[in-house]
Amino acid sequence: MKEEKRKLIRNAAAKVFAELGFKSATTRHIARAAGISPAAVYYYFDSKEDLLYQILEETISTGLSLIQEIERSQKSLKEKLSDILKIHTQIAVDFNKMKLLVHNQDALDPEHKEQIKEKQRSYTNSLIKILDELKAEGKMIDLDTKACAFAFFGMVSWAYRWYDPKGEISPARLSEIFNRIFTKGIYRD
Amino acid sequence: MKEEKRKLIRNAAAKVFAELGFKSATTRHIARAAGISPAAVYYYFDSKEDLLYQILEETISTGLSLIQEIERSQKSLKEKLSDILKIHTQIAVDFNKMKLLVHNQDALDPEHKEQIKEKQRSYTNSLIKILDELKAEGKMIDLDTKACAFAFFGMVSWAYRWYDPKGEISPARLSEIFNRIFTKGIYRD
Amino acid sequence: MKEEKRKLIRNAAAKVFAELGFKSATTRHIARAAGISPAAVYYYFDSKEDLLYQILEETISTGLSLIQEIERSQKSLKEKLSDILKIHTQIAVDFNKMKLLVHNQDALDPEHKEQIKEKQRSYTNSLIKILDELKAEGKMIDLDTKACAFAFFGMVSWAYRWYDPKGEISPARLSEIFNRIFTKGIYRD
Amino acid sequence: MKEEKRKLIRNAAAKVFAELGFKSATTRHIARAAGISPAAVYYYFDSKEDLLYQILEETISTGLSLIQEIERSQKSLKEKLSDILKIHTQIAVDFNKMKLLVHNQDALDPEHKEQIKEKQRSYTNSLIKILDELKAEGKMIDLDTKACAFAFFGMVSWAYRWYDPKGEISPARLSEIFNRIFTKGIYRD
DNA sequence: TATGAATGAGGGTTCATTCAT
DNA sequence: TATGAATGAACCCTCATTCAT
Repeated sequence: MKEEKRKLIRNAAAKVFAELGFKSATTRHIARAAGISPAAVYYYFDSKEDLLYQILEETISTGLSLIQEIERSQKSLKEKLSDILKIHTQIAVDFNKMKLLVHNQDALDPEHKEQIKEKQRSYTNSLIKILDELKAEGKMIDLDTKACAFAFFGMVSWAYRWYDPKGEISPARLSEIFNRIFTKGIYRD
Repeated sequence: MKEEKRKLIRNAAAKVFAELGFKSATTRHIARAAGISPAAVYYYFDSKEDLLYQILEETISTGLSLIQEIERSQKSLKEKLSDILKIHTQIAVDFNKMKLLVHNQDALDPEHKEQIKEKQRSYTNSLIKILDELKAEGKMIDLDTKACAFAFFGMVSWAYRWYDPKGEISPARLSEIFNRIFTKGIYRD
Repeated sequence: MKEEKRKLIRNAAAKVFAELGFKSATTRHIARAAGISPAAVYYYFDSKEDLLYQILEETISTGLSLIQEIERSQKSLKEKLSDILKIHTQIAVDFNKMKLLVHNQDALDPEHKEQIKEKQRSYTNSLIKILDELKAEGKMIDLDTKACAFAFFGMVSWAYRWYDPKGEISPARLSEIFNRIFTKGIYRD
Repeated sequence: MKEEKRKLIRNAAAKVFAELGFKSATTRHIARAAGISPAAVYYYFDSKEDLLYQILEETISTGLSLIQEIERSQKSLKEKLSDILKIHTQIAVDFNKMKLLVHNQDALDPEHKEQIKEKQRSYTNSLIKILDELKAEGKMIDLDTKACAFAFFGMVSWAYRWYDPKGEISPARLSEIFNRIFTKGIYRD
């Protein structure tokens, strides 16, 4: 009941925040998008910031779970890498959420910001760790693994600025392209 | 005289915008950073938006000139590509400007926004064109060139989010890493 | 049943009003103090103002009864005066109620306010009348009786601002002090 | 210039606060009373609370100076007492300020509140000290001096609730009455 | 008898912008 | 060339109150 309504409002707000930016999005915008009165927003959330935090928290936590599942799997390193690249591309193609995460993190309260950043660190570290292991096994050329990981994240995270999911390139194909460039770019041979 | 002062204010504003975001940066912030009164800003600029526009316009135009110079040169394709990758990394490492361009473009008036986007299109098209030619010459594997170009731009543009110029990786080395991953990633062989 | 619950809510509200002031005390505060939901308040009372009115009305009516009982008694003038002084001090030492009466009367609707004021006038007139009679009998020095009465009320009503019932001075002693100063202050001899 | 305007606003606000109470008085009320826009209030003061603080601070500081001047004088104890009683009555007859001090102190920020209270403590201690000395010299009957002092302050501070300066009793006469009751009430003989 | 859900009205405050000087 | 003074418009948020259940 209440949680459903909360979800509805979070989704409406996510759209509005993504479109207008956290600062420019007013509680009236959000309320209208959710089909409720501005005051009602405060029945479900403590503040505009709280709303943003919950959206971001949900996004990053969901992503993190997916990544950790891969980490825990029994697959080979190369397969794990491939899975991570695929999953991250899938996640990053949810443009609203991605834009929010990229553009509006600074609007959070310090503690909330730190919490989100901490989870993001876990997330990015997962890829770095895989690369470290690949390097240790001699399967990767000699490049800084952190830089490589972020090269990949940048490549993919940037998609919200130019990629049209309804255009010539299908999401699956996009994922393949990134995967290809990156793995060919760092694997030995 | 006046133009010098304008430049001073633009620089101060660029810093403030990058740090706080366009919306959250107040004219007071800008004025204090520039050592003048808020009212004085309006002697040199029409509005806060005008200030942002001029900063963005200058940034993108400078970058565009550099890229076009490379395009016009007599070097080989592979050399041109290498130059573009190098130049773009250099530009993207000016984090303030980069952050501005990435985060605050939406705050522009529609026409201004379109102007900036047009120049950005020219900018990105330069790389796409080079890739098209490389592909035509059979030097590049069969991937969508637009996607590849943006993969590179993303890789580099993302650096402002994680890279510390004073850390272990020197800017030159960073440029090399990106260059390496990307070219190894797309070149045939 | 209903009247008991009403009383419970009135008491809870009286505490909250006294502590926070009528305007700053929210229906949430009151509801929490009474252990019910804010909406339930409206089952028992018409409005927040109605609640305040009923509290004030009860307080002043109770006080008035006590005073009128003294007036109707067969005691001597001096004894009546002494009784009134004692009773009023006793009443005024209920700080919550006193604070409410002093600070929040202006929050009442005009008619309610007038009703309360009318009863307060009756209350204060009781003392003035006694003083008039004492003066007529030549037992009091020549001072305006209204001013004297209010001098006494002020003396006592002010106690909520400084007096600590758990401190060195017992309530009985406090009453004695006020009584002493006042009677010595106005009696002839 | 600016300080004059500030004073003008303080005075307007004092009236509004006294009439409506701090909480109910809106910045729009204050602005209208001062003949400026609501936003202009914030050009001269940090907040509504700041405005209240400055008013209260000015009031109490002025009063304190007057009292301390008396304390430092070379007059006899009885004369000093008489002067203090007179001065305090004069101050307390400025009803707006008095009402503010009595009703709205709790609206202050904790630190501001403490500052005001501290000055009030100094103020009231002046009278207590005089009474202590009178008692030591055997000129006063055996009553707690603190209680006596507050009896007097109450007597006088209460005037704003009933006294009409344009009525039958002149301010000078009122001062005399209070003085008479109190001194006759506590002096030996 | 009681409340969860909802809101209209308003309140304090901020800020880009203006303008007389 | 520069600014102190001023403001209209808007924003986030609160709260007494309502009403269906």
